[in-house]
Amino acid sequence: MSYTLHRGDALTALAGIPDNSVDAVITDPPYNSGGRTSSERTGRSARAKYTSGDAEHDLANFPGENRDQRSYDFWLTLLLTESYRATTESGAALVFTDWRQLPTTTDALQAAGWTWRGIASWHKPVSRPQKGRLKQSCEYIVWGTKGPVDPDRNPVYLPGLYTASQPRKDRVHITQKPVEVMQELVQICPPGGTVLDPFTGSGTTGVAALREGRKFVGVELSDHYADIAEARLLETMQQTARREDFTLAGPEE
Amino acid sequence: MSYTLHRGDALTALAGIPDNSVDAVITDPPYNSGGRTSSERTGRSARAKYTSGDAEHDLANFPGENRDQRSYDFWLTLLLTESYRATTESGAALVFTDWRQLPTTTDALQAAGWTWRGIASWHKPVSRPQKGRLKQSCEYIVWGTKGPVDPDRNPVYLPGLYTASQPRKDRVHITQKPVEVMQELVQICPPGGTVLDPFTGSGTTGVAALREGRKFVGVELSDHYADIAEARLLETMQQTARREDFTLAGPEE
DNA sequence: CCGGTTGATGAATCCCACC
DNA sequence: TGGTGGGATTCATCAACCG
Repeated sequence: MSYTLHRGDALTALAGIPDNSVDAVITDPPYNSGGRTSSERTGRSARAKYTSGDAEHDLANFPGENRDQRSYDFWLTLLLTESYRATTESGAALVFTDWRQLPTTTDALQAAGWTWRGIASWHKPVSRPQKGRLKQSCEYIVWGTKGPVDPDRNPVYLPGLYTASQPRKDRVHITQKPVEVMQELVQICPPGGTVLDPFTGSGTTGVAALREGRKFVGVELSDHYADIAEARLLETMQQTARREDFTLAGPEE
Repeated sequence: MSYTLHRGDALTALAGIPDNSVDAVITDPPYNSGGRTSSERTGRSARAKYTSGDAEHDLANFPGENRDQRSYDFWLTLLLTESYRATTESGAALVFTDWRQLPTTTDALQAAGWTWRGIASWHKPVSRPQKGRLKQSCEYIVWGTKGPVDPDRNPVYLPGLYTASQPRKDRVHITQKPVEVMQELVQICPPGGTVLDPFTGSGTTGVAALREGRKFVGVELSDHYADIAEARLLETMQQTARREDFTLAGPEE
């Protein structure tokens, strides 16, 4: 399997991706959430918004968290429109979101032309309890398809709830997803097909895609994270290549 | 603990409920979902939509599923506005919804004046897998408060994910919720407070409220279900009364 | 290798002091 | 007055550490 990693802005890079060239878009855009006032949301850095006061880890900040609500809607719609163009018929889009942006995300997905098919949940067992409230222990995966679902193209049965903790050690991104969850989600792409992630971050989607025998196309704006993603993708490709050689040659007995 | 059950239309009955007289609104409105076209939604009965073709059970149909989308938005907003009026400061609203109506429900909740606080998930482990798709195994609970949360009024820590199967035997309503889930959710109402459910159905919310030491006010349009709810509520009240007597008197030794 | 203990943490949230 | 930043709060979960 192979990967391509574009460095730069997601919209710009997407424009260069040919029509009907990917089979699934699986991505985790900046949520642009957190903070009650507009200035709190747009002025503070992602790290300031999302890491608790006593956290000792020193993960880098990430860009793209400074839009106001209207502009976020518009931008996400543009992004999903470009992704739609790049996707094959019956291809799927899986977009992570938190509770605040869930309605915006379903709007943007549909405005971009996708047929909204449902919501899956990622349940995080380690989340902060709050007095007098319901805990906010899930993030959500809004998903849709380009046109009809073709059940025979990719006859998989995927769960609607994924339970997994955020990686703790070896974590390199504030909002890093567990690779085991992503390995399940990439199954929505047919084997040998191509997965696109316009917000690659530390590259977990790509690692999962390569491990599961899918090709990967990513885009990352931040040089810091693009370097990390590149290293993780390269390592995964070498590992899977070794495993394939081993399988083809068979173990020595 | 005590209950009141109004028979009739939810909006009409709500108008008769005094201002600031309930501490939490917990309800499961008709989702008006299922069916891709307006005619599919409005033409078929709830029973045809929500039960599989070969289901043997004979659950009665329920009304309130024949609105188009705009009218559903408007109606749900009216309903939540009346509920808001009836609720005390810092009181909470918990509204069940499926994925299709989730954005509508968050819109209506906020339009009615509530402060949207989050989404909790009810996970149904037994749900139908579908080829080429992510399983739709959750329903959602959109929740908010009237004004600020007062953590000291009701110092509970509630989970954000509830896992339970729909009742199978003893099921009397098509969309009946598991009573153990409802018993957790009614904790959002302070002990001794009043829970309002404008769509009582078979009365599960009320049963849970009484069991957990909260008073209950319900509304149900269908006579068939109002009878069932009345019977279940009465039985629960007698059970809890016996338990209280027993506790007060102490067991004979 | 197993079992019990310790300690850190969370795409939070809110209040309050300060500018 | 309005925006900004700092800090207190909270506990189920899980990695790390021991014995």
